[in-house]
Amino acid sequence: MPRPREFDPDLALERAMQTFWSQGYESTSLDDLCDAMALSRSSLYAAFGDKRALLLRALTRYTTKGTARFVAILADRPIRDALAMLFDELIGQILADSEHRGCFIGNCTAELARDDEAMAIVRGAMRRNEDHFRAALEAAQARGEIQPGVDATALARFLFTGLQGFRLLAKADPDRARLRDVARVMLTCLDVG
Amino acid sequence: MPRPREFDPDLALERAMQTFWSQGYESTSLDDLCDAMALSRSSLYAAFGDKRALLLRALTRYTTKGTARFVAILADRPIRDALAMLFDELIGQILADSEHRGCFIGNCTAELARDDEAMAIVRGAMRRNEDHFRAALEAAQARGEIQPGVDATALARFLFTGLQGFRLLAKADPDRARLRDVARVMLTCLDVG
DNA sequence: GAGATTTTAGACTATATAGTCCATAATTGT
DNA sequence: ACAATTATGGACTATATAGTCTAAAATCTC
Repeated sequence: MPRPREFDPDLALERAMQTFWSQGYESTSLDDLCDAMALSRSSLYAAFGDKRALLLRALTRYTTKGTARFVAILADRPIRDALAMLFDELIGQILADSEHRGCFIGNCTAELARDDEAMAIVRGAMRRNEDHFRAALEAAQARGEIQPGVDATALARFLFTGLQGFRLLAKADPDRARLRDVARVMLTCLDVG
Repeated sequence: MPRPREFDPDLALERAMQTFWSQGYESTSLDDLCDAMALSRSSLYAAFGDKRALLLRALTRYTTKGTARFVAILADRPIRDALAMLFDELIGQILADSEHRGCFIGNCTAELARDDEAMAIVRGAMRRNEDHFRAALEAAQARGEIQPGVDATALARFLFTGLQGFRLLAKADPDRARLRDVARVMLTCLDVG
């Protein structure tokens, strides 16, 4: 019956996300979005609502994919290897990103703290990631990789917080030596009884 | 000879800083600034240049005052007491701030990463603060509060990074229990040989 | 008190921006 | 093939915004 869509909504959303991630919310105009998504205004509004709705969907997409990558790295690996891998991968991405985009979640937190819906998505993602850390730490504890007395919840909160700080600092000053120092110290924190 | 200024430039700058801190750069209009600073456009432009120049001065002001507070807390105190005090003060401020403004430096990093001048100010502040941490850690090491083998530079980088993560997370989710967990684990990291 | 000089108030301009709308194109079912 | 239906292009609108400019106000020196 209807005329079919000429574009792939998922690809368009991915491109919108990349644009918001690079430029921030306020600094991204609808023209920027139409260009990046290769869409006319009509198609954009019909498919995604307005600019803010598009941002919320982009943010959700980012958190979903980020958490999935998180889970993949943490699974089936000694916790120290997993964390080392996480930091190595991150450092690689950070140094390769000439745009210094940082973490989209962190960027949204800084820019959109007064947007309750956006922050609800951010908080949800943070809590999920923290939970994955906690689960991984508890599993490691059960395997004897971490001392039994350690408070896995507190350690998970600490690790996730450190990770976000890591990405924020890297955005301002992507210096390999500094990043490696921070990653190294964070890893040693697993040894704290 | 001239007609004297009717306003206090320092107070006006402070108010501009508070406004940028609350709302971010792009979301702050010149009308917002004129209102907050109780200044007409002419006076604002004559005294501070344009909006961006005003932001750079506000950012400089924030970093200067922040670093001074930092130094005051770190001076003449056992390092563990100093860090505990730092976190306690921060948690108090965070929980009292209904606007969730977070750290202005972090906000600027997230929103203005593509502004080289702004980032130069941010990087300078970060490095200075990191240096103060390092100096305090080395002094503590000399006093025997920290084991001699510890790499003070790496630990300082880690602490400052953690602190920024702390403030970013708190902005998104100012939960007392989480903040206390993170602070506690960070403090125990001083014990890592 | 008059002239010189700077500040101030606020009107004004040019532009950018989010969002709307309508005419046309493309497709499917009958 | 034609009607029905949805997608698309892009013009259009209303508004907000950064920055400029002019005239009046306030002060100091002489």
